[in-house]
Amino acid sequence: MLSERRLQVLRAIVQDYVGTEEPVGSKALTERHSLGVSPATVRNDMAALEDEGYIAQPHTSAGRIPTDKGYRLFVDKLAGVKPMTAPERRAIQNFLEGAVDLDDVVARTVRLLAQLTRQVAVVQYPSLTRSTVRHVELLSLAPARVMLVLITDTGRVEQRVVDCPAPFGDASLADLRARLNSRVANRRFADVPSLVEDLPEAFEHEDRGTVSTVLSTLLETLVEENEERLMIGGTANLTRFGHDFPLTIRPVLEALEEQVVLLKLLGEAQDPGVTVRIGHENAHEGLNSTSVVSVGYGSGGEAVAKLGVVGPTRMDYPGTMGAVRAVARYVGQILAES
Amino acid sequence: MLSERRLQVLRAIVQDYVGTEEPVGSKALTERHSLGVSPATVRNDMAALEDEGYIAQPHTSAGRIPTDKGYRLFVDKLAGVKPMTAPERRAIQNFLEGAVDLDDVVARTVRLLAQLTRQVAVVQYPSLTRSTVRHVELLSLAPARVMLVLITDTGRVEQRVVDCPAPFGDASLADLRARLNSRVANRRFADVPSLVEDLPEAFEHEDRGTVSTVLSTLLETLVEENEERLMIGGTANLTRFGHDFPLTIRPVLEALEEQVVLLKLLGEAQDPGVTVRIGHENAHEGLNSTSVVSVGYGSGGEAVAKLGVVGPTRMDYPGTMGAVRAVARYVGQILAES
DNA sequence: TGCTGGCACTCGCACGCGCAGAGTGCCAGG
DNA sequence: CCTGGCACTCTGCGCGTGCGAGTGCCAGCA
Repeated sequence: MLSERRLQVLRAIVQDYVGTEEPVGSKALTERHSLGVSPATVRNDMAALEDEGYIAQPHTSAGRIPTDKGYRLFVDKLAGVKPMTAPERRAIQNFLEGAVDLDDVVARTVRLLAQLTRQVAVVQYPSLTRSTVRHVELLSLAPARVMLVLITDTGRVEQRVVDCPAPFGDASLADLRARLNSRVANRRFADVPSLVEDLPEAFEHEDRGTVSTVLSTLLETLVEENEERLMIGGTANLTRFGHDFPLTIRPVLEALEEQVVLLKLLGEAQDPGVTVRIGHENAHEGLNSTSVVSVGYGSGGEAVAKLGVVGPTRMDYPGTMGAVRAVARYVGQILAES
Repeated sequence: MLSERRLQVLRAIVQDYVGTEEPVGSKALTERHSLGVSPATVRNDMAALEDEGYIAQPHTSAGRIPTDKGYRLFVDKLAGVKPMTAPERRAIQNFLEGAVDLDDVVARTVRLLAQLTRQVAVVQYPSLTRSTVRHVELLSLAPARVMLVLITDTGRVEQRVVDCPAPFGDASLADLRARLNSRVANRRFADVPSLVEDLPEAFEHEDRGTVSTVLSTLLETLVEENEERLMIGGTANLTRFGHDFPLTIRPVLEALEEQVVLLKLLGEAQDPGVTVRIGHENAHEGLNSTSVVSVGYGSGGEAVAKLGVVGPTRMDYPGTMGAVRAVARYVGQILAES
């Protein structure tokens, strides 16, 4: 177990390194933080911290920088979440309230997060999984071609074209539309399959094939679209990394293009609060020198999607966590209102 | 006017510089291209080309590199468009055919373009302007709340919630839906306003306000959504630039985040064929050291949107133009089929 | 036992130097 | 109008040096 002072030293190292981007030495530490002890003592503490793996030196006889493990301890024990100031909160709210539709909400959220944190922002579209169906619409495009439109309570719209095995009359279509909606409107996605199971039986024999086809397309849409979409922004902030970074930025950009990777990244965070994954804690190799700060957000009490930022492990964790948390909260409010 | 040989020299310089990324000297030129003259002669030609502003030297006594003006001449007069090979064409077609909906088509197109050209790809969603209406759907969400869903022939779906001035019965709604569709289905957007102008008159007095509101929302949607959306990808390819480029990549990433800038960029290209904007020809300052290769694509004979790539001025123009043209062609086909 | 000051040591980094190589411009001759 | 030759000009690179920041260790002190 580390003594109280050593934890203080670690905290000071993290703070200074985040501020200056340079390895921090014992002398500079005692000057900038009133630890009440001499550099020599700090050196001993540093040696101990290094033995434990919390800090490391890039080269012999250079200052120390925190390791992933050091940041982890810092985040878990030494730092809180820095709340947004009142003006910041107001600005967030104002900016988000201007949104006209779901796409716009997500787009604005991304820009906001990127600006607040000066890092790369990632926002997942509200998931269908926990949503409810607001309405299902069926349109006849051709005698044997139907368009299925699904509208969710989060304002998302999905459409699919269905090729029917047999021509399908307008009357049957209206009938199906009515029956379908009376059963699934305001129901959760998860409940839909069992609710429509016996629907084909209500129809004439010749229409049953089509009804089944439409239904299975609907179910597919419900499931398939859990391949969530997401939006990213603020990639220009990557250039604020060190100057070393053509090597660093490359794999990050590549990772950001892989939606699957990002979704997994966000998905891993299961905590109710803000989750932080530091450096090598990220499974994806290209993100080994970045940290991901993410949190769930939702229109009601429940989280329906995640959002977060990706930045260098050397980031302002308290500030970033505060910004992420605040944005998530207000996005949730906006979604609930609409 | 430049002699034939001087044009050859310019072409050789562009080709070599694109290949090696290094300033090219007179000796290397004569070795790699059989121009049939000595280095000394080439030097004279180079001096002339430099006087005319087609090439420049980064420092005294270094090789020459093409200027924007040089690339312009190269693109206009010296190089054709390199067609894709048959296997490449097949690969493009196969890859695009897997798409399930419009979003997917656009997403795949972006990835394809980025991979083929190894540059940043930008694809505009099919525009509403030149599209036709496939169907307008009206859904009653509440007595005085209607959802308007617009489906276009390019597969795009837009929805808006309309707050009505007065409650609106289901019968009236069905009536409006039927009348609306019989008038505007398969009509071009531009024609819609005049086609629905007198529609309120067909309704009872108490419903006219609502009908007008719905109609004006519809017209708004048609216009508003000309703020096109677009998708970009392949930003990781930016790291293939020189090593100099933390300075270069930054403004480019910033520009790419500004959808407005990109839309203007694509919009400027009016030619029926492939358009190339080189370096300073781009109005946006951050893109002064990049070239944009773009082309229109469409589901029918007409272009409904643009796509293109953004890369360093030092790019393989013939190859890039070929890839862009081919992709546009096949995307058009896919859109026409669906 | 733990803190402190002192001291020798280790590196990384910036600087200055010189050299080689590539490329140029110019000139005189074919 | 082309060619070979020649003197000149840069850039980039490798090398040695000195400086400074920072460390580890040790002996002394509370």
